[in-house]
Parts: sequence; C-alpha cells; structure tokens
Amino acid sequence: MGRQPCCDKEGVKRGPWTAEEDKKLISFILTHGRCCWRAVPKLAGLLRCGKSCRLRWTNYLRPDLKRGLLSTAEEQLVIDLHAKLGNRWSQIAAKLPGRTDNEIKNHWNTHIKKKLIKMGINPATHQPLANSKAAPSHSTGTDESAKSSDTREELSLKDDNHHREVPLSTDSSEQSSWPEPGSNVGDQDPELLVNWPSETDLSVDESWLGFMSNGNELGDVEGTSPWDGTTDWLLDYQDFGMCSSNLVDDSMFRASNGLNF
DNA sequence: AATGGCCTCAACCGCATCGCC
DNA sequence: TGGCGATGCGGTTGAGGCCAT
Repeated sequence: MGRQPCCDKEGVKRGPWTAEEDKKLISFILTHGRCCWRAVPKLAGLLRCGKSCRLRWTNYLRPDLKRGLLSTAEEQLVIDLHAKLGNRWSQIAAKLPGRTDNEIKNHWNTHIKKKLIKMGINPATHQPLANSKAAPSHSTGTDESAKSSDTREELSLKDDNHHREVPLSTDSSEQSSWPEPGSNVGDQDPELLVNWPSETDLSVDESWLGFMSNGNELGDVEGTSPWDGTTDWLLDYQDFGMCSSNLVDDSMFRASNGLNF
C-alpha cells in the first residue's frame, strides 16, 4: 500500500489475510490462548508480524464480534460517547458490545460524521456548525459534553438506509426522523449498551457465553458473521463454541468447551 | 457493456503507554 | 530512574466494490 513495512524483517507478508492464514491464527489462539503477539506468527507458522496478527484477531477474527452496520442506538451511543471522550475509539468501543475501535472509527468517518455535518452539527465539537466556526475546533470534547447533550436531544439520528443516496437537504423536518435500517438487535436502549458486560466482567457473563452456541447473535445485525463467506472452515470452530478472546479468560473458555490443553 | 468516480473498510504506520529489568 | 521491548491506540492509506453515466 505504498508504505514502508512496519516490520523491517524481510519475508514478512503484508496485505490482506488469506483464509489459510486466518485458520492458522485462530487455530493457534484456540490452542494456546493469547500470549505474546511477537511470538504468535513464528509459533503459528505465519509470515506476518505480531502486530498484524493482533490486529487481525482484534478487528476481524475475534468470535464475539458483531458485523454489519451499526444500529441507530449504537450510532447514537457513539455520538454521545464521542462528545464526552473525543477520538478515544478504544474507550468508545469498550462501551459497544461486539464492536471494535477500528470499526467504530471507520463508521464515524464514513457515516456519522457526514450525517452530523448534514444536520449542521460540527462532528468535532458537537456544536451547531454556525457557532463552531467561531469556536476553536478540537476533538477532545471534554467541556463540550454538557452542551452537546442538548443538541443531541434535538438531534434525532437519521439513517440513510442506503448510505450513498443522502439528500443534502438540511431541512429540519428531515432531521426529525431517522428511518430504521431494519429493526435489529442493536436498537436497544443505549444505556443497556453502555452497561454491557465489557464494563463489568465478561468472564462470568453467561449470556455472552451462550451466544456462541445459539449462533444467532453474529448474524443479527443485518450483517454477516466474520466467519462467513470464503471461510467456511471457521464454522467448525463455531460448531464447538469457540469463544477465546481477550474478553474471556482462556482457561474458562477451554473449560466451557471441554477442551483440554 | 464499458468506464470513471466515489465510497467503504481492512490493514498499515508511527507514536504513546506500559511493564519489566 | 532510565532504557528497552511489547503492546495499544489513533490516523491514514489504497484495493476493491458499487453506482451513475
């Protein structure tokens, strides 16, 4: 991609991951759990740097990930949290079950930002654009949260179901309704999302552990499982309830799945 | 059907932070 | 306390897909 390699070692593969590489990585983490990422590629037989492995796991292979567009409730929560936290994507992601910082960051930049601008809201300051011109633009949002909450109350999120065809009108009547992209599991009270077990203790959250076995959650959000498509082999892991991740203690995971290693 | 432009998102880089010695 | 390595985080890039013409 036209950049210097992050790893100066020659022979380190870069670019999109293949199904075979995914398989090796998951197989390794299944067997050994998450250990030091530096050692993972060597031990797993991957020609990747540890950083790349970690990102691949965190952003794509983790079994607890939701896929698909963020729901209206999730978007509202992201906006709310962004007003408070600024561009601290990892902290924002921690409040949204099954979402990664990378995913939220991308969604913010490609969808939410545009919606806010369209509504006359400065996405950096969460203030009306007219006012924000005079105000210094920064994204820390520390002292903006109180004020921005007011604007957010009026800011009834609109979802351009088809995100390409966004009317440029800033008509207030349009702002008053943000049609659902199909009701889905994410349309729960944002408060519930905030209080999701990530903030408490996932390792003892049985409902979370349960989703792996019922297999419905991943596909719930009008999206696809991270393991669909060409990675059919991954279904094998889902079949026996693979759920090892940084969110779940590996030993517990192994125990819960009857794995003995 | 071809093509050019736009959009999305996976993956990258570089810096910050943390923990160990 | 400073150095060093490992990991985490946020910004950025670009390949590939989608849409309009």
